[in-house]
Amino acid sequence: MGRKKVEMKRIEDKSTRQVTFSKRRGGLIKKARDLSVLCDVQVALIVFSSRGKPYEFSCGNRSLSLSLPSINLNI
Amino acid sequence: MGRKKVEMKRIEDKSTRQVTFSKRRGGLIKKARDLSVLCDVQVALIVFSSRGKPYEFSCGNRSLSLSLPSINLNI
DNA sequence: AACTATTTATAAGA
DNA sequence: TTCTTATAAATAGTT
Repeated sequence: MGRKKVEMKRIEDKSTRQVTFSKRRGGLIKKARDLSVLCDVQVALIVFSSRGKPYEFSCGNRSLSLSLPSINLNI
Repeated sequence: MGRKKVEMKRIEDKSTRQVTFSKRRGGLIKKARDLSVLCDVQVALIVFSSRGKPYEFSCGNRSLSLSLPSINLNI
């Protein structure tokens, strides 16, 4: 969805990749929340940056715990 | 995105909610994969059905483990 | 960070 | 329930 159709492969240009990461990460989180609200279901989403750190998180309304090598989340 | 703008609240009609759940779940998973591929990052996504069962899962390309009350995934 | 031309997702309908 | 289509929403490239 944009000026051009984008090929589904790694974006090589670092700057472009960073901008796209930021835009799409936000869009993905919004959609996860929308699904959770509209359909009354629980959604867990974690996006890691290229350095492997947990970057974002989103969920629904039930209790859930996630364990990862470097983090531990209780929501 | 559709014939009408949708309000961001629980869809009360069960049938409509089920159809929306199915459509949006697929769309969300596609977008998670797109983000993972385009930006070369890891994404973990779990959608639970209204009965609390883990319904879908998607990830990137690094090792990750998720522990939940009823399931244990290693990818 | 904002804009806007386009692509993509999807709400209704068939 | 699977396919179609009008329209809302996301976003790629631009400013």
